[in-house]
This record gives sequence, C-alpha cells and structure tokens, in this order.
Amino acid sequence: MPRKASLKTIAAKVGVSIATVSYVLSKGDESGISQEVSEKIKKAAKELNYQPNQIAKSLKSGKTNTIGLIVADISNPFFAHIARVVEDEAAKMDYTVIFGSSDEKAKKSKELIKVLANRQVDGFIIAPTENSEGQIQELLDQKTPLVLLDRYFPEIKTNYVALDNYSSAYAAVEGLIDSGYKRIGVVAYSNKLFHMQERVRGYREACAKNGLEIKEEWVRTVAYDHVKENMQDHINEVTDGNNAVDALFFATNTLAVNGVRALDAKNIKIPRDLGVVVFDQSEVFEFFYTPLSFIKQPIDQMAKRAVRILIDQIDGKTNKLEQVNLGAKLMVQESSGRAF
Amino acid sequence: MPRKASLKTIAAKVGVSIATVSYVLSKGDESGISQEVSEKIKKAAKELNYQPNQIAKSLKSGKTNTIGLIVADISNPFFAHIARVVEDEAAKMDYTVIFGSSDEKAKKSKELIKVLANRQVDGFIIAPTENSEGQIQELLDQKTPLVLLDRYFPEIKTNYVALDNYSSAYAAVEGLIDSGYKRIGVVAYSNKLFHMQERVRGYREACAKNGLEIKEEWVRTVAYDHVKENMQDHINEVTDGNNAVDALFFATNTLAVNGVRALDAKNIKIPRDLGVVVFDQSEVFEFFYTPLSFIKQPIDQMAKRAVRILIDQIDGKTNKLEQVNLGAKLMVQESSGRAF
DNA sequence: TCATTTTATTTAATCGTTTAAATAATTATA
DNA sequence: TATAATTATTTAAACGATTAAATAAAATGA
Repeated sequence: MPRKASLKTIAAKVGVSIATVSYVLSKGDESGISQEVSEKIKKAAKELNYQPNQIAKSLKSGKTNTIGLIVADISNPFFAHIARVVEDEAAKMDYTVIFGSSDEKAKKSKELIKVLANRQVDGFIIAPTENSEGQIQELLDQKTPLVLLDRYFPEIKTNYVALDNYSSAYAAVEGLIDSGYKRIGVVAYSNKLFHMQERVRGYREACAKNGLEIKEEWVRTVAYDHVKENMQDHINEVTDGNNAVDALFFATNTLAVNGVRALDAKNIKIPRDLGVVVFDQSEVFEFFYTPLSFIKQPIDQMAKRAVRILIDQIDGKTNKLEQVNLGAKLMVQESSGRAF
Repeated sequence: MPRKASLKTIAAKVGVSIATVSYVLSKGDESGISQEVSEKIKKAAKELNYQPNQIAKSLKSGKTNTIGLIVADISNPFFAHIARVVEDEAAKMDYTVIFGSSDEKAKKSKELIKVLANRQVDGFIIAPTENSEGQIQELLDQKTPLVLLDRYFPEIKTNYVALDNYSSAYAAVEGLIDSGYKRIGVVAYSNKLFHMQERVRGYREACAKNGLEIKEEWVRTVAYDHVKENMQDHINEVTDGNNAVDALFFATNTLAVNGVRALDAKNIKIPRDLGVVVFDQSEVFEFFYTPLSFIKQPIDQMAKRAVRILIDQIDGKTNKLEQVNLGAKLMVQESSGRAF
C-alpha cells in the first residue's frame, strides 16, 4: 500500500503549514483560518481523498476508541450474538471492536489481554475464564476500564453484567418438578466459575425445597474440552439401571445439544422417557421433534448494558461500581412437561 | 487509565537515552549495548511492567498487524464460524482482527470500510454485499490488500476464496432428481450477487439437463430483510394447489430454517410430502425430525486460505491474483430421499 | 504616522517508537 | 604516545496528528 495522503501532503500541495491544514479540517468554521485558505485546503483534501489516520490521532490523544471483547468462543451462537450487539452498540458511540476467543483457557485469555492492551484498547468486555481472577485483578489495578459479562467473580470488585443464575436455574428445575418429575439430574461444566456453580446450586435448592432427593451420581460435570467424547457416557450412566433419572437439566446450550444427541443415540424420547430443560437458548431447540424448554437470557440487554457501562467508565463519567444481575425468562415448551 | 510505562520512563529511571532502551528491548543480544546497561534496562522494564505501545509502533512502521473482517452478520453461525477461523489463523501470524457486520447493505459496508481503513488495518477480508463493487474497486485502486470471501464479483479482478456454487447447487438438486422428485422449486435471496445467481443457475441447469420443467412460480426470491415476514407466503404459494412443488432447494441456511418453520406451520412433512435440500450447514438440520440434506461448505479451509492469501499480499510476498474456488460436499440425509 | 488591537498563520513540542547518523568512549595498533 | 579502529551511546528525525504559544500581517484608533 502506498502511503496515503496526510496533513503534510495537503499542506505541501496548498503551500501552508501542517497546523493550518489541521485547524481547517478539524475545527471547521471556528478554525480561525481565512475563508480563502480554508477553501483551498478543503478542495485539496477532497482531491487527495484525505482520510485522517486514526493511529496518529490515537497516539496523540491516548485514546483508540476501541473495545477489546474477549469471549470463550466467538463461533458459539451465544457469544456470536453478544459480539453482534456489542458491535452495534459500540458503533453508535464511534467505537470499534477487536475480539478474541479464550477457549475457556486462562492462558489464552491472559495472552489476549496482553495483545489487546498493547494495542491500547480503551477498555475490555470480558466473559472471564476459570482461574483468570489474577488477570482481571491486574487490569483493575492498572485502572483499565473493564466490564465482565455473563460471568464474574463475586470476590472481585468489578463492574459486571450477568444473570441471576441461581434463581433462573431454580425456576427451571422447579418447572420440571411441577410437571411431576422426581428424579432430576443435571449436566454442567466441571469448572468453578461462579455462574456455573450458581446454576447447579439453583438445581440443588429447587430439589431440596421441594423435598426431592438428589443422588450424587445424577450430578454430572463435563470438561469444556471433552464434551463430545464424554457426553454419551454421562448420559448412559444417568439413564441406565434402576437409579436412572427421569429428567435432566442442562446447564448450557452446548451441553444440551450434545446431550440430546446422546439421548437420541440411546433412543430415549423426550419428554416421554425423560424431561429436559436447558439453560440458554439455541435455534436448535425449536426444531427438535420436541421443542425444548429453556431459559432465555436477555442477551441484547446484557451486551448493550455492558457497552454502556464500559464507555461511561472510559469517558470518566462515573467510577462507581456497576453490578447488574438481570432476570431471565423460562420458556416452557414440550420437553419439560409430560402428561402423567 | 494512567499512562503506562514507556521507553521514556525506563530511560529516565536507568539514566540512559530512549534509543538505548529501544535497542536493548527490541534487538536483544545484537543490540550493541553493553551487558551491564542491558541488564539494568531489562530489570527496569520488568519492574515498570513495560509493555510496548503497539499504536506507536504502528505509526512508525505504517503497519498495524490488524485485519479488517467484514461479513454480513457476525451473529449468523456461518459468519461466526468464519470469524473464529480467521481469528485463529491471524493470531498465528501475530495479527489481530477487527470485525464489522454489513447487514448486506452497501451503505453500511462502505462506512465500515472507511472506519477500518482509517484505523489503518493492513488488509481486508470481505464477504461483499450487493452493489459494493465500487467500494471494492476503490480499495483495489488504492492497492489495499484484499481478499473476498464466500462471494465475489466475476467482473472485478480480485483475490477471492469462494465455492463452486454452481456445481454444488447442481449436485444437490440432481440428488433430489435422482430420488425421484420432479417438481422442484427453489428459495433464494433476491439479490444479484454472483454466488446466489450461481446457486439458482445450478438448480436450473440440473433440472434442464434432467429433462425437468421448471415453472417460474417455483423460483422464489426473498429480500434479506424480509425473510421472516415473507417466507410463509412463499411456502404457501409453492405448496398449494395443483401447481405445487414436490421438493424445495433452499439457497442458504437462514432461508432453510425459516422455510422449514413455515412448512411445519402448514404441517407439511419432510420428506413424506416434500423433499428438501439446503445450501450450507446448520446445527439445526441434524436435530430436525428428518435430518436435512445439505451442502457442506469447507468453511475452515476457506477462511484459512483467505487469511493466508491476505497476509502474503500484505507482506508483499506475492501480488499475483489468487482466485480459489473450493468444492463442497453434499451431505445426504433423510430429507432429500423418499421411498417411492 | 505610529502604537495597539485583531486576525491569520506558523513554529515547535508532544504522543511512543525506530533507526540512520553523529559522537563519545574505549581498545588496539603502530 | 599518537592514531586508527572498534564499541557504546546519544542525537535527531521521522511516522501523522493536535494545540499552546509565538509571530506575522492587517486593521483600527488616536
């Protein structure tokens, strides 16, 4: 790429100083530069197809108008949706988004934070991975504007926008109970992230409060990297023998998609043989022979809110902690209610 | 955010010039700076948690190591998948990705190109919208490294990585014909983009070559922005009366998802009442009561190839035109073959 | 006409980095 | 010991923009 026209190019062409050009082009009518010279400069700028170099501006101003977005995996529809909303909301405020996928690995997350920080993003929106507390704390110590999204660490004082995972899970499982299911299991990720723990806690409490016993073998946890390999075993183990569950709560959409595939392979029919409810949405669910009941997260709201909080922080409009827990909606479809 | 440590900070702390610090930190052992001073500088850098300012580097070098990715909609799984592969491939080469969604609008695309160009991205990967030929040509005229992805304009000499849409569509429709379907319709987007036209052409030719007549009312086109509103009407019109189709070819996954929803609403069963084949993949298809046959695009390959071509161009390793048409695989499931 | 005010434009510094060229310090050579 | 060669370090310019401060030019007033 040949270098593009800069203020210098224009200045040379018109025969004025760079400063004059800068004033005309950035200050408009209040530039204090004569009509005559202004016209010439504007004309030259147009002819040279001048476009301001945002990098130079950023260096001068210390501001890039860029948000760093770190999610687990941009190709996961949940995060892709978030990315889109963040993009739109950011664009409205003249911000641009650089993204990265952490694959739920603290190491990748750390590397991403470093790369994006070096690129001088003005702030971060992060769906943090397990064991990334240190990284997050470090950003806070450096006073980097930051909003956690979807997940957060209760022991760290950060802005976050998340869901009331406990209540949502509770409601979902209670829905199963109300439909008459009595032996309810859960499939969750085997990480210590608060939101995941809360979902499991919601499940446990819903059962407890409704007088249902939980056998520990019904509480299945899967590593993020081994869902495909291990799901069938988990499903087999909770659906075989006389200790089989009669309903399952899947803690994420990916778990559900894989779980349902495994159930299908065993020819277990929903809801005839097994009730199902899922945390989080997927287009898949409505196309399943039995549309799955799920907890619908207000993704648009969450992402918008996160962007706004972040930009307010960047602008220094506020430095008070914003901790938002939104409510989710239980979308009851056929998978969670059987005729008894 | 307080300003971070810079070379200047380190220089001041150690009591040497900025240049010395720069040499030590960027040239390593061959810096030509004495062991003694080097050590002091490295120590200070570590203590100050020095991180190089990529913006300053970029200004100096004229290179940002950033790729601009413009797709129709990052929240569409097809593009989200592309984004992920682009991200990974770019990261391998020390590049970062800024993305934008054009919503198939030339105007938005133009704006995005401007914003990203001002941010000095080193090159673009674009899935171009209808009527964006001018924008693309302009980038080429400015010698901006560029690779079109998924779609391209045959009349413009650009690098591109796409699919042999014609052959793939042809094969898919011929699959329907081989299964005995005789009154085959198509649902496509009503845009003039080459890839879309090629899909329709593949459909037409497959029918023609196999001696099947096509009634023009079976060729349905939908505006990108009105799929949801109009799909039901289209489906009704091609499935009602004695001129009804016995099979449908959906030209994209979004069209298929909406189409199948509309078919469901009319209680038309696949493949009993209607054969279906789809261009492009979706997780949904396998969960439908009848898994849908579809054309599987080699998305990973496409996106990787696009990144590699782009970076080769950026590096000036080559300036020869790279035009890649990959083949797709027809994944036959139950939706396209009925027992006659 | 000369000082003063106002208006228009330029100079120069800055952001953080790189790097060619200049200079200073040290070591080797005669 | 003076000189040349080598090694270590600094100076200064540059990337492209912004902007306070300096200066130049024009207009105003007495």
